[in-house]
Amino acid sequence: MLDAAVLTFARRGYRAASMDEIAEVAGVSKPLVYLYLNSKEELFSAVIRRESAALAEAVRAAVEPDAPADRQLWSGLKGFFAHTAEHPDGWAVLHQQARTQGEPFAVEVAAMRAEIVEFVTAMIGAAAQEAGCGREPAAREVSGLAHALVGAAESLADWANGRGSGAAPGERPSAKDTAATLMNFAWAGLGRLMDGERWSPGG
Amino acid sequence: MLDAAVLTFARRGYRAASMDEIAEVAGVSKPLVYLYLNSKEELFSAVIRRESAALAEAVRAAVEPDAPADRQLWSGLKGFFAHTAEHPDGWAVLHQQARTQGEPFAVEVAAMRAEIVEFVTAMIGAAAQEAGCGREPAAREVSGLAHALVGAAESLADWANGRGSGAAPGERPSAKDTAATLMNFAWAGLGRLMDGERWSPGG
Amino acid sequence: MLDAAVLTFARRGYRAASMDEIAEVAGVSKPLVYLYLNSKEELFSAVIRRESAALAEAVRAAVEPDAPADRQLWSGLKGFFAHTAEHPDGWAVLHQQARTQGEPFAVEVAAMRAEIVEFVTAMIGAAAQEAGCGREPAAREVSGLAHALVGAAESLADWANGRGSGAAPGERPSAKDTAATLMNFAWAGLGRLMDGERWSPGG
Amino acid sequence: MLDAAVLTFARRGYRAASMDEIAEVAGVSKPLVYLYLNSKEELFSAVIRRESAALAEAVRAAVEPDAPADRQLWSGLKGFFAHTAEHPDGWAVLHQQARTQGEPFAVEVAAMRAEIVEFVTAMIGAAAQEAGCGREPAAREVSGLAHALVGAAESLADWANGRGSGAAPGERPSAKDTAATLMNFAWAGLGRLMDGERWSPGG
DNA sequence: AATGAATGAGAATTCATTCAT
DNA sequence: AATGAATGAATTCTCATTCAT
Repeated sequence: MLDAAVLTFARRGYRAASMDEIAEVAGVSKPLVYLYLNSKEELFSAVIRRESAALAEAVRAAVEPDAPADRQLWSGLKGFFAHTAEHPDGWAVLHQQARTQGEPFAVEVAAMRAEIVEFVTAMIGAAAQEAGCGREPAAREVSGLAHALVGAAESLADWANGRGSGAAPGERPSAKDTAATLMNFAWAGLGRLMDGERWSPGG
Repeated sequence: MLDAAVLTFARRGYRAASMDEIAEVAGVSKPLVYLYLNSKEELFSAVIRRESAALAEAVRAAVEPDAPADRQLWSGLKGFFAHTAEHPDGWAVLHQQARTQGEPFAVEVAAMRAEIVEFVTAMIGAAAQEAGCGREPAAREVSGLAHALVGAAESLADWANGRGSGAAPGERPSAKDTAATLMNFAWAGLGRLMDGERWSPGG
Repeated sequence: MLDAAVLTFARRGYRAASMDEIAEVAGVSKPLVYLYLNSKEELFSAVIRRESAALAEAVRAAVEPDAPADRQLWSGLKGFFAHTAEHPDGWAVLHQQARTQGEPFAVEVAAMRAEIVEFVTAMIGAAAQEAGCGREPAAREVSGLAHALVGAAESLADWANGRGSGAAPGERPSAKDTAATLMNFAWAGLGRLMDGERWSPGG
Repeated sequence: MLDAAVLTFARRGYRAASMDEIAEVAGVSKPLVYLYLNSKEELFSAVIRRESAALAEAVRAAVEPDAPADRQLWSGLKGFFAHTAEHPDGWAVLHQQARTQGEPFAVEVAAMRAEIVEFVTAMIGAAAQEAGCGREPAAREVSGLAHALVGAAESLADWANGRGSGAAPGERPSAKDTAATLMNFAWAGLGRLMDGERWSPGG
């Protein structure tokens, strides 16, 4: 029943999805949906919580806990892209619907996102220590980088799912490739930043 | 009249925005809205087109055409962040509403996004040449990088507008700072990539 | 089970009372309610019949059969007010719900009411004879008086139950006081009528 | 449109009356009903206010202001019975529906009823003075009598409208007759009460 | 004798959209 | 050029009622 809701919310959007359609897709009657999940709002919340938890769990399970920081980040990203590729509707609901439907829902995704950002922040921090980099990077700077990295990952997840490119499922990059692209993009740059190199307008 | 629509769509979302409210905000009668823009769908399309064009134009105008690639990218990003910060409602409509309301609209934003991605792709390509880098990078790889960069930019635009951080307008980073953050994050890494350095799982 | 129904109908009204709530209050499952009483309509009917019968019986039992007419009326009224005060929910269902829910139910209460009106009519008639009053009062007139008296009694029953005055249970008049008020109001007037005195517009 | 609502509420009851039916009876579309009266609750309130005001006004207009108390009461009652007979649906809504649908509505009718009770109380008080009766009657006692009289009048109004008797319209007593019945019932008794006579159980 | 699970039919309410003027 | 007045078509949600067990 939640599956039907995920599918429908992903396809139509929160507002445009009607309880009628959700019930029909689920193959049950509308009152039954209301019996188990008491309102559209609660149904959406339940969907968000389930998908959030599933995504967070997938990432957590993918991470190799005792590996060096870069390796941990890499495995986490692989898990992330694998999960979003396997559950495109769930990802669409989280990333495109929940975030844009105002307070009650946005907050719920934000919590999971914060968890992931924190993990990434920790990885970057750990990497800085491992690298014994020249100076301790400012917390605020690390946080900004983590946000940029997570944003890039979210965008690539959409991209890898064919959003925007319209690529047929067969032609889409694997989770591994997508993760590699992002690691290459981000890690090397982070390394340089750690070394104290900065880009400046002057060229 | 389009201004009123932008405001309302941004505040309420496409579905929740009623033609009544749009007309009221515009200070005209509802039939007048229908006279000029024939339906809610067309009105939304018109809004998307206008905001898309404005954003694309802002970026185009900001780019210093004859500068080196990094400088061009930097100026483009500054333009992008400046525009999204100055027109948060327009940006919200493009990034949060249009993309999430299904086929007809998503396609329209995708076009503008493609234009920007193409520009970024060109910049990366040009940088590769300028740097006289070891080997010509694969088109597919460059495209992936461009997408990651654009995704990071979009995410940072929301971030800089207070989305998710809830920062008061006064405390938000300037367009310049945001662009610098992203350039630092991205450019250094790109540079390394150009030099043929790759991150690989082995560590 | 009927008790639960009485309670719920009194609290919520016929339409607003749900079979769910009735079953819950009764502490049984909904299908069981349907097993014994086949529909909401029949359940309500059963409630009306039971409460009607109880009220009629209470009045009947209270009347002192061989006393003079005024004494019989007085004892009947005491019984009436005592019963309505002791069973406010039953009275509310009869007087406020059943009468206002259209044909099938209104008829059922009307039957019991008719019985009471008839008793009152008989009392007035008997009183006329006892008093050996000047002229035999017209049946129609007596009937009108009986209706007025019963109407006043009903109104006072609500009043004595706190309806309209909002008086706390402790401060409410006893059945005896209420009956006395009504007897004083009515009997004296009836007496005069018996004596052939009439009020006339002329003054 | 309010007329249609009065008709439908009287026929079906507040809960059972559907906005669909009201709109159909009114010969307009449902949204139009919502345009003018924003919800079922407000519609019902509007109906109650209109009917309350009409009834109160009818009574007020009928009273002969400078006549002696009994005559004022008599003319008021005639006005009351005439109005309830001419507007049986309005009366049904006030007396049977509004009073039984809980707080928001019951309060609105109660206000009008209080106004009438006050008028009656004043008349009884005035009559007591005019009659120069032995002792000043207690305010509380007068109030009780007024309530009984108003209750009787309400009951007779239903009765005269065929409620309970099922009398065909042609056979129903005129407003004048009904008022006379009540005056005879009440006034004579009041007179005796004023004279200090009391009924007592002893006989 | 009793119920957990399920639904058909309708309820109030809203909204994009159109005339007649 | 502009609008007040009106509506068809949904949408969310509830409830009396029934099976299968």
